[in-house]
Amino acid sequence: MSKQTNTLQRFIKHRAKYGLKSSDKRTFVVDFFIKAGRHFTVEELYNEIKKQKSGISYSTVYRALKLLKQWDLANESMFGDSITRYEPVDKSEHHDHLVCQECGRIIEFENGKIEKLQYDVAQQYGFTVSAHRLELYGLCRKCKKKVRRP
Amino acid sequence: MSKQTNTLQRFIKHRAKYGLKSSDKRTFVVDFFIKAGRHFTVEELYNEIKKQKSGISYSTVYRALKLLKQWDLANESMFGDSITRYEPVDKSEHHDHLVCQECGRIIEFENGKIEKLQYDVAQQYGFTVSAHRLELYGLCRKCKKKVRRP
DNA sequence: TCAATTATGAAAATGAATTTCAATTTCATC
DNA sequence: GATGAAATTGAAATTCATTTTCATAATTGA
Repeated sequence: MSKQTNTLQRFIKHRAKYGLKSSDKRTFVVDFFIKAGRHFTVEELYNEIKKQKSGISYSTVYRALKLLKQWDLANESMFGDSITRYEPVDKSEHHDHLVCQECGRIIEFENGKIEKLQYDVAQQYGFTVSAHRLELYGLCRKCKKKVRRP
Repeated sequence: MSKQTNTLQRFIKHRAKYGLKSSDKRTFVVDFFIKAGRHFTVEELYNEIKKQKSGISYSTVYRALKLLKQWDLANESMFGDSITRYEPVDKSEHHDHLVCQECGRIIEFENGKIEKLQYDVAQQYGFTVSAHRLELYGLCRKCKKKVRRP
């Protein structure tokens, strides 16, 4: 079973648990988001979906993401532009981000050594870490080339 | 010369360079902020200042911070609650944050090993890093105790 | 089918950040 | 010290993303 399928099934389980109903529209949004498996702002997701299916409102997209977030099936992140981005959890079990300040591309990575050091630092300060955020901002390979030869 | 004094003098230099005028109110805000040497939201700074001096509006505080930011004399950060916080740069030449999710306390740290690893990761992806953000969220020592014995 | 409850869309409300604008203050020049 | 151009200020208005409201539609269990 793919991670996507698993996430989708967890969504369905949660929906049942809380006595929510199944609607075509919400199902489409959740499905699309999970299958896309990448970052979206609410607006981006809304626009992408609009291309494929008409009659789904911003509210519906917004509320679907909110549910996903509530149920830990989507993660929220903000990359300094005060717009919230969401990504399905199956894609984000643990990773940090490289953010290109030129084209907006987001690359995900994870690094065990960094994590270990983070844990060590927290301990030094008597801190118990339950989450972290690491983002590296700069230029991706492509944009670096562009900037060099304008 | 203390770091604070240096920052203040740089503010005055910038102010002259751009032909801005010196006002008691803005001076008070900038002075207070730099001397405090810690994180503030605009509202927090506004409230703190109100205690010491009346007749300074939110706008004035906001605009003072904006200038400081423009001139790289203050850094902006957002710790996941979608409220922007500012800190004087002299306090932030390079550090990351431990954020207590219980009491909101913010502890600063820096760790050269983590930085080096960040640089390595970026290189792997052909990325040139110009800035980064690392935040560890969790419970500080005090709050951990409280949570244990409620 | 009926009744109860959730889902939906459009519009309104919210909240932080930012801008507007008339009134005030600063400061270089007279 | 007076003048005037330019910056500063405060209060209110605006912006923009996010969130809620409410009337209507769709879903589901009995």
